[in-house]
Amino acid sequence: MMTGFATYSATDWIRPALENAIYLTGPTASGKSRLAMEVAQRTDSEILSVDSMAVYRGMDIGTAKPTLEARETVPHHLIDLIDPTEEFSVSQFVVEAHRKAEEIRSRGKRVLLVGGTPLYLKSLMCGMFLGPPADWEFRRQVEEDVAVHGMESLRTRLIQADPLSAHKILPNDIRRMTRALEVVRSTGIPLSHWQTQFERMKMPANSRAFVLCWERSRMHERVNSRVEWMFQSGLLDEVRQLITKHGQLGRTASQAVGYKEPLEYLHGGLDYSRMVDQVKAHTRQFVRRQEIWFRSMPSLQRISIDHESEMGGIGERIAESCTASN
RNA sequence: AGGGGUGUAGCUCAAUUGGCAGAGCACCGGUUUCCAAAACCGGGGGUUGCGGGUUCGAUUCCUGCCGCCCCUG
Repeated sequence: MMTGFATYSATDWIRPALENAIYLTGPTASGKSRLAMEVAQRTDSEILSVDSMAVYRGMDIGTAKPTLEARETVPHHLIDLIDPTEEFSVSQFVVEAHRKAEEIRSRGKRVLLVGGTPLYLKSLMCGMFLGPPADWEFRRQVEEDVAVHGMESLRTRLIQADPLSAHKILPNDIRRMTRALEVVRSTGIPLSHWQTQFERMKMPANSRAFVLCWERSRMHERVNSRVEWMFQSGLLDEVRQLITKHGQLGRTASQAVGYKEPLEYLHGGLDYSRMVDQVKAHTRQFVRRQEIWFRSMPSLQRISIDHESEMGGIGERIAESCTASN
């Protein structure tokens, strides 16, 4: 058949779980970053950021990046990797994370993963199928095709190419259907054949994983006041500067909460208070989805918090349980 | 104080000549393996301001009270 496919192998595409690490996650505004500083210092670790938006340079306030001071005290990695005009993806992240983890270990330090992008986190904890890179031209064609012939034709196409994926993916989920087609098309092997990592969720070897849990209503309060704070700290100016410097932001960066709304406001599509409300609502919704992910990941050890004042004790406990286990 | 208007889901508002009270947003649950802060799927919500009256039946009509808005003094 098509011999070109032989050049691809599972080892190129499948990344195993990232082992020998401390994972610390929690929803947006749960206090991860601050806690991470303490844990890092107590465990002699360097921090690997697990954040899909902190990779963009110049997007500082809206992503609540760690302060320069914090970054001088403890090395942080996978922050400010690229310009907001560039594309980024899970697979790039996973590849980079493994590389950085090696570097950190070669310095005799431990790896502390900190961040709230659940897909990235899970991809590290479970390992993932990278597969062939995005083919944007192909995706555009599929989109056009759907606009003309409708979702049904896409679905029919997928049922023929990869019936298992067609069964698994929800009928209107054009993105995943497109991706599934993209993979069979360029590899000759259905995506459903490759993707097996997420099913056997277990703790990576020699690792600990923690998730910060607040009551939902407290999270809403924390989010609302964080968003207020971001605008007071000059978020709008930051967005203006990004526009001045880059013109238009890239596909991924421009959809970040705290950026897409100000962009719309600056283009005159929203009034100010409505924009602020939307940033708050979108952040709250993100928090909800993060928590849904965390619930589905049983290897995360839940740490319930009721008051900010408990943070110190929690950092100490996490650090202790990490040094004890090694 | 007098005149007019208004009160329905957390919010903004619908509801035919009186006939099972809806929509958007918010909120909640879920899916998630190269856009993931994205995308997709699903869900629950109401003593219709309060009390009386008419009616088989009242968010709708009548009436008293309360709250808010506008106008006039």
